[in-house]
Amino acid sequence: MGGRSIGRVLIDRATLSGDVLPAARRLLGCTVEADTPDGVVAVRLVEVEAYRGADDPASHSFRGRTPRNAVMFGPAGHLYVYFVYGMHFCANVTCLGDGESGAVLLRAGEVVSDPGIARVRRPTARRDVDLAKGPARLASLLGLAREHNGLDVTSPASPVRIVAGAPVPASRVRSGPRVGVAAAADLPWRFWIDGAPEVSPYRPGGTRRRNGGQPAGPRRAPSVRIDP
DNA sequence: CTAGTGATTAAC
DNA sequence: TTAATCACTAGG
Repeated sequence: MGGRSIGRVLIDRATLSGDVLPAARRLLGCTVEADTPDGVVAVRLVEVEAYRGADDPASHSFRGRTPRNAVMFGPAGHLYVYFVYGMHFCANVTCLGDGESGAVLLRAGEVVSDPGIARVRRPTARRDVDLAKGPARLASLLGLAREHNGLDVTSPASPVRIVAGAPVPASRVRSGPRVGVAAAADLPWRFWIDGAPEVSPYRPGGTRRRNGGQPAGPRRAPSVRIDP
């Protein structure tokens, strides 16, 4: 048998077809593997955010289907890649499906493939910890862009795949408000592995000229432990 | 802290 | 048609 795939099981669609919160929780510790022009790059996810169209004003699909968010309305387990701020791409994995839209934003990870290849792909990263720290850096490292929108990450034939990792124990997971999100800033739908150095620092949602001179909110994330 | 960049969207 | 927004990063 193919020796290089021993022990390598891709995440299955059913796991992602349930609600976005357990899906996000399950994606922590899984590995995104991408075929790039420089070789295979693999990143173990340490930070993700859940978005759910139906009742989540911060979701791109909250106001219904558009050409941009169409894949969020399709089956779970596909990439939703969008262009933002005129220069960056961010990548999500779709959830739910069957008429319901949802996705998990891949926010940060640790490189578990050849570091040399990763450094070539992200020459501005000063430390290894910066290689996939932040959603646009992660997408850039993995080479994810417009043409990857809609790819099935559960298929071994796909150029971008997600390898199932051992579930991260609840005692190692924290949650808190999503980064850079003004709407629904109270929802603790961001999940990260406690102590991972690649996790983004907290920035209060709505910092971006949304509060007309109002006093700023708390400067630290009200993060909480996940109980088993 | 700020500049940079362009797609998307709602308002007109 | 126009203008504001935007699930961000790099460099001071």
